[in-house]
Amino acid sequence: MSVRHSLLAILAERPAHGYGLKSRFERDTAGIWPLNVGQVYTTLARLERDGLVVPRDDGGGARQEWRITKPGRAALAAWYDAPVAGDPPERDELAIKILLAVATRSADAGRILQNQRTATMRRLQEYTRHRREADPERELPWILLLDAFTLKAEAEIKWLDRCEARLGRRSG
Amino acid sequence: MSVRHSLLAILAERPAHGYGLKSRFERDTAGIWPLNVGQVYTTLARLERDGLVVPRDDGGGARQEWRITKPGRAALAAWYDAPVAGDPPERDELAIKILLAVATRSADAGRILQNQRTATMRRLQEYTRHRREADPERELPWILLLDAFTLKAEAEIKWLDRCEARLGRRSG
DNA sequence: ACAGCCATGTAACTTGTTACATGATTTT
DNA sequence: AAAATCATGTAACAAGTTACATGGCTGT
Repeated sequence: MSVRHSLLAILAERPAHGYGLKSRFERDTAGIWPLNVGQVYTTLARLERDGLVVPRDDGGGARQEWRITKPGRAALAAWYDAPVAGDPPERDELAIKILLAVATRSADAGRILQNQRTATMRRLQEYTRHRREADPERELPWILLLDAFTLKAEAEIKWLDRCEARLGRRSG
Repeated sequence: MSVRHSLLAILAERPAHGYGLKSRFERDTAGIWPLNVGQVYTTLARLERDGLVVPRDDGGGARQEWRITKPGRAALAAWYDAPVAGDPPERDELAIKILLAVATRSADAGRILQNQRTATMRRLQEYTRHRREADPERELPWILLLDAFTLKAEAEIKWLDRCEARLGRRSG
């Protein structure tokens, strides 16, 4: 539900038209998550259906401006207030993969762990390189994202190591 | 796409019927991700449509058994082979929330960071408690999941701290 | 008898996503 | 004049999810 609420957040600052929402979202998230324009329009239609935004017809011009409504602001506030994730934690594809490989013996868990570690360490290096090249003054969003990705990747590698230890202990 | 591939993984071990797939998935993932039975049947229909599984009619009985096909095994192998995530990293709702709060000034970022930290630390304590109560011999999947959740939560808290530092430095 | 689990399936729906058609405006 | 970007929208679909209808089988 990130896209919905992201559009609301941008519209909370000031009214905008569809394409502007796309560019604004991408700018604010340092361009890391490209947002298909088509999706902006479908999402806006759904937000309008739910009464969270309204179009402002400017004499039938092609550019349609959208405003957030009171219920829209309430929905946005609720989103900001509610902590992310929790109970049950969202599905973790990597965990599912490993657990099923072990449980069903339909793949070699050790090999999956190794592949994943290689890929994740490579990503980690890229993040480090990007951070070196980033300007802390003007690219704060980008740096915050790199922080997030790096910490996640590090946690993932720790988990892969721990899996190997626990699984090895079992079979060895 | 975790559900699709999970069903394939289970069917790769031996044929099964819909309800059995549900129970098996939940058992193998320590019951943490409840799987609605209805979803198993809709997913099986889609897998059949794509030629990855075939039903085995046992003389018209109610219990329908499903087998994995050659292409099904290939799809499963491809899933196991491909490392998870990467490029671009999947959307991170927490990161989006913080970044948009900062960029659009539609919410107090400091408050969000604090809320989130409180919630995540609470979860962390629960994980620790669960791990104390878990039996390493018989509950390996559960323990691996707790490891994953714990490491993720710790990474999240580190990120929240780092955000506060970087944002504070800017405005202070 | 009846509660609870085993079992199958359909309908309706959500969010996210892409591909396509169409044209205006701006920059080179 | 051509290319790039701005701009709007529709159609179709994927994957996930829930609610509902239906019934058999098992243990108390």
